[in-house]
Amino acid sequence: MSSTIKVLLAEDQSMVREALAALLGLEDDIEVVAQVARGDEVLPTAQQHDIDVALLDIEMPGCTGIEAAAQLHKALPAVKLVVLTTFGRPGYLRSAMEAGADAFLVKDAPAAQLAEAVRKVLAGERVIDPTLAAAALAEGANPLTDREREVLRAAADGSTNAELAAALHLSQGTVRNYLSTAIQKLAVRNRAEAVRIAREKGWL
Amino acid sequence: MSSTIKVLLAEDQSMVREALAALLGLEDDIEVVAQVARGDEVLPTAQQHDIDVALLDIEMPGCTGIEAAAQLHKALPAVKLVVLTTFGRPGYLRSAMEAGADAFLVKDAPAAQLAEAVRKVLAGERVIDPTLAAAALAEGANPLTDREREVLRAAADGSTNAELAAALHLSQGTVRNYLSTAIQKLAVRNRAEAVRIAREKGWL
DNA sequence: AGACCCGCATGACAGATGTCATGGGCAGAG
DNA sequence: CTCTGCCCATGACATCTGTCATGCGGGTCT
Repeated sequence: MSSTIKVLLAEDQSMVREALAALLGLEDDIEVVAQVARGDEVLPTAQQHDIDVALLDIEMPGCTGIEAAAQLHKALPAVKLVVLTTFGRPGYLRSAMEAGADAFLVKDAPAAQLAEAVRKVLAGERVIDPTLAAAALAEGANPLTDREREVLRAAADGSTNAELAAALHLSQGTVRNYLSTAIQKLAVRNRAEAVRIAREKGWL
Repeated sequence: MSSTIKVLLAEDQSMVREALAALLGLEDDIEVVAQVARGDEVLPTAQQHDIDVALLDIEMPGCTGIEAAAQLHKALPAVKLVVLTTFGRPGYLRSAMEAGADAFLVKDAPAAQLAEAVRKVLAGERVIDPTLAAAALAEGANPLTDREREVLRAAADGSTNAELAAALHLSQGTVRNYLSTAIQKLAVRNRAEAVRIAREKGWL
């Protein structure tokens, strides 16, 4: 708490990452002491930098920002976690909170909220968009089982049942059964819609 | 060329937009004189600001940065156009060039290239990632006809043939024929894959 | 132990989807 | 003017997909 707040910034797109660093650099009390472009570099980098706050994008190669948040929360519980994302998907918010995040920001919020969120989490506050929180609560938890999610995720690229069966070591009939139950749970008509809806909700 | 380069910045996500503005603000010779969050605000805003360069994100509500580029190119041909995008899709590059863009940057390029590109286009140079340019040339032009693209785009959300036929005022058989030819042109097995491939190439 | 949910499977059926042959109308290129 | 390509349509066919009934084994909760 002495002089400046030390921040680790994780975001895969260099231009965005460095731009966010420039933005935070304008604040006198905040200093970006490390930057990474991959989810799986977050924990190792955090361990050798003595940081106060980690700013994590969700969509990253290696592992997602949410998984990185969970790792940090376990290994370095003192570090505050701010999750940043392009998509305001309620399921993401829920997962982020379960992973121990202290703040959840969407990238189309005003830039001023970023520095503000960093200061607030360090003061022990939680920062969550109330509209998104309401949406997350309203739609309930992910209704899909692990297998259903797995099959749906594999089906997302347009694979045929036979390919899915081979890839997942299941019978074709089983693949169709899982997809069928997923389709019913999501109240849609076919796998393509199921994929779309599951994505929108952050359940995929 | 006098004192500073005047830039219009178009990008829908506030946080990213303001961060990019902060980044450009660090350069002594560049000044962001206007910011917009929608494609259809680009031209009107540009007309009342006397700008040198427009920095356009592709994915925006209202209209795409490529459409905005085409409008600017026609109405204010002196303004240099830098197109910025998350996705390095060859088809995007091709469309951007056809719309009169002077530079094409992907967001995972180093941040330093942004200011550099702004200066270069003003000096009359073109800035294009050579790898991407090669890819764009290698894969040729979009093989899909207008109708095929239209049907494929409409099918992307998981709509059924009947819904597509109704929405596009076509018969179901015609919808299936278009999808079938699109599927063959893209050398894939079903509409879902066709959608994915067309998206990846920037042909959708 | 019994009830219950999940994972996995099969078989049968209806409906959706992809392919193919075919043909008419219309525009632009040679 | 003919040729070609695109747009639109139909009908028939094979295959893929989604639904449903049913069953088995394993785990968990009471």
